[in-house]
Amino acid sequence: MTLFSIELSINDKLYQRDPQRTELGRKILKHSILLLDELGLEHFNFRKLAERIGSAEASIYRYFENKHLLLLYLFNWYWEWMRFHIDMKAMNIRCPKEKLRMMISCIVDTARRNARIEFIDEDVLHRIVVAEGAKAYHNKGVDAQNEEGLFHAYKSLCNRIASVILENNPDFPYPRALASSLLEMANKHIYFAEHLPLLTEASNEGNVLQQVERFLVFFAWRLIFPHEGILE
Amino acid sequence: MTLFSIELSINDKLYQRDPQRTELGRKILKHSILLLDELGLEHFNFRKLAERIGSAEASIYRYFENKHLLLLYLFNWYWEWMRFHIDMKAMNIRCPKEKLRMMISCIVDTARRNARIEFIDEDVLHRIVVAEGAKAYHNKGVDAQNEEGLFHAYKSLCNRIASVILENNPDFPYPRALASSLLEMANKHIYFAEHLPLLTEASNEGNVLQQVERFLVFFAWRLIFPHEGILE
DNA sequence: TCATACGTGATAGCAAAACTATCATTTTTT
DNA sequence: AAAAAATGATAGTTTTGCTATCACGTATGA
Repeated sequence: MTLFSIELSINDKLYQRDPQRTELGRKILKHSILLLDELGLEHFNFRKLAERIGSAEASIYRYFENKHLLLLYLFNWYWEWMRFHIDMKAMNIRCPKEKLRMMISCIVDTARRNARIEFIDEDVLHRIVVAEGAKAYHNKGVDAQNEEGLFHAYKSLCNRIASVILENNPDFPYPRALASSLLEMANKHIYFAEHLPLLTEASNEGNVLQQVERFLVFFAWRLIFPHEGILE
Repeated sequence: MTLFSIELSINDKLYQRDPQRTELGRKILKHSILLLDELGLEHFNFRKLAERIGSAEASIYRYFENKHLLLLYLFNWYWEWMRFHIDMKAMNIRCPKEKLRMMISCIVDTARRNARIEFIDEDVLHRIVVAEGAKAYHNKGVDAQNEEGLFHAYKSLCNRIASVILENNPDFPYPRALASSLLEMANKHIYFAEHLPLLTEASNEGNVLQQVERFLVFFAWRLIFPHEGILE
């Protein structure tokens, strides 16, 4: 078992000082994930984080302007990581249908199957994306942030998925909308299964991720291949 | 043109004092909607609201425990309003397919076609639901709030939609998941069209609502009637 | 009609959150 | 070894979220 480290390239407008390059920076990433998971975004703050890692509030502000940008940094990391993954796997797959199925599997849970990065706990990050993901862009600053390219990774991921949809059916009229919907629905239904189970058929008993994956494949297949039966 | 007033019944755990019953209460509802739309949830607070309506911060706390519960109150109002609507219209429709189409039209924009309530600006409320809707349940308090029935209106709306889906195709395996997805996607894509247009085909030029509606009908039809062509 | 309760507005205040500034010390770079 | 950069410690500011108190007016109902 070899540890290897990857440095994903993240838009440098997200941080003041690159957190991947220093000890303290990596500590901030690692423990912000754990603490966000524990407290939720609204109760999480830099004071508590500083205390947790035995540093000072001001030191954390030297890395991130505020907690929203830190959150956005983590999401960007997640999106880049998913894309990296999808691209890796796509290299060994020729069949477009199989490629699409693989992508859906990655969308539902990139974390599930993979290499560990020393300072990022992927499982926990996945929980945060599921729980708080929508807050990335639901605020008054979206347009300015989008302008600065802070959603580039997400859009580019979405685009990748859309192009595989078109590979499968060049006449499909809503490839980007379907791609973003798959990304969003995956998280919604994982969240619903746990907290508002009446809103989905994926049940909390049994393997939620597997059920959500099955359900997304069903959706995607019916939409993209309208004249075929569902093949499981 | 007659004004008429409707009092929707809202779960009484949402408020301390019923805002629909007093002058000040209705002012709070009216101006919280306007101010939320202006500032967004994170910059909105009771101090600013009190100032806006020429009242005192403490007076507003007598109606709502905090801004999150006020937001939930408004969402509940919206959900009840949409259901009221759907039920009204459904009475005159026998054909299940037509009923489904009507529902999608209501989902995309209940506000568009309707009666005005004196103290609720429905258009603006719709914008708030689109922009902040996901925050209703994305927080650490969901489970407790759900326990208290604060999402009953949403679940019940979802259920109504699911039952019409089943009327159209009794074998459809994911009626509730599709229903919640339609509700969520409607808002997502309206929001995307305005702020992150690469994530959807609905374009900001032209009538966004109409495009989103078309797109949801396309989705729903392909999923529910897999062996038919799309009839527009 | 008088007493009482109630809703409101005004003011005050507190604890926490969201930053910013300063400076001495340590670490890294050259 | 000197210069530059990063950290930790402390302190301070403004805003938010929320509670307490009190005086005033109005509706209630005995």
